Amino acid sequence: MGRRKIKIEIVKDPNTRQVTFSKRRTGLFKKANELSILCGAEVAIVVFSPGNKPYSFGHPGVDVVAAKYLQQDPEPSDSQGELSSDASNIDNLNLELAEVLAEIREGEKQAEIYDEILKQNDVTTLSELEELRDSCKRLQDWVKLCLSDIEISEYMMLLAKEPVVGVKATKKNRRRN
Amino acid sequence: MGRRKIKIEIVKDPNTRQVTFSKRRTGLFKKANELSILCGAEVAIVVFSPGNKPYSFGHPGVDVVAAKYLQQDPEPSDSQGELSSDASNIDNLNLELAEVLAEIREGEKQAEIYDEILKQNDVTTLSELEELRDSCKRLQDWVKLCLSDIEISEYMMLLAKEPVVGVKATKKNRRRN
DNA sequence: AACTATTTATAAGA
DNA sequence: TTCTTATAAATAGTT
Repeated sequence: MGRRKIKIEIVKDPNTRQVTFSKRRTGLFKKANELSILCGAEVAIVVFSPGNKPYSFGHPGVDVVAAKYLQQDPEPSDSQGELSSDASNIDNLNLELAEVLAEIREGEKQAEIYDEILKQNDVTTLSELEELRDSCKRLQDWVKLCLSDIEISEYMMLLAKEPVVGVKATKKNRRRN
Repeated sequence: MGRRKIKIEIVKDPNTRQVTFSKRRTGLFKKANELSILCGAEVAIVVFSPGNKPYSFGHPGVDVVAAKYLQQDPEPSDSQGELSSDASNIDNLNLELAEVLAEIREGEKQAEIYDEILKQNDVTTLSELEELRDSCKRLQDWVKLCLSDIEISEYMMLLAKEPVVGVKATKKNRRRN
């Protein structure tokens, strides 16, 4: 998809590789977002860049989907790749991971209980509220996607410090003032 | 990318939706595979179909990447958030609603900020974004209305204590006491 | 499951 | 680095 066709193999030049990674990660997340909306599917993606920086996308949330996944048959069918190298350390890691995710799943159960309680209080507004929450989430997902090339972390810090006012320090040098 | 352009919204016809899911899931995994090869990146994807079937892709493996992800700082940079889901009484109910409200306000902030940025650059998508911002505002208003009969003062106090920005603060310490 | 007409992603280039 | 553009790739509707 570009000026030339490329072979799918490691991009040798580190600089080009980084650029390729950024572009394609953005594309991947965008596709994931579309899939989740179009089909109402739950999606979670975790990526580590060449420089080993973590990026993630998830709807309704990475850990939610991950927990649900591990919750099922621990022997899923069509997983790709999976190099089984030195497993001793990895095994421990996975054990720990499973425990954490189990906890998360507990949280989900409680959420269901909570929903039950809410239902007894006010049936009318519940669905609307859920709808609203979902809409808001979608909006946020979308905005985040749009902002993905703006160094989200920096941006969040900005927000945390300055209530909306300190916007200017983003990527496009908004000259003007 | 097809005979016609489609809006990114839930595909109503279940049959079509399933077809779309299959095609796009395949595409997504293909992209993920290329990313991992081209850039030597580690990637993990988990997807649940409309029919709730799990699919996964991972290089070098879903659980390997997931474990590595969870191992890091439990506050990763650009993860798409999730709402707290820890509640069993009215107090927690109020907390949860406060968070929803806060998230909405957050989303609105982000929309405005992005709007600012967009106005200086891309006119094409501007109307789209304004549409989103408006809907977000409407959502916010609506929530306020709905909440008015549920002890608004409590929210205000809660919101006043929590600077709105630290919305997801509660997510991490769920359970475990 | 194939087939295209089109839209979308993106590799190079500026 | 950010923006543009020629081209490859994905896919929506069809058969």
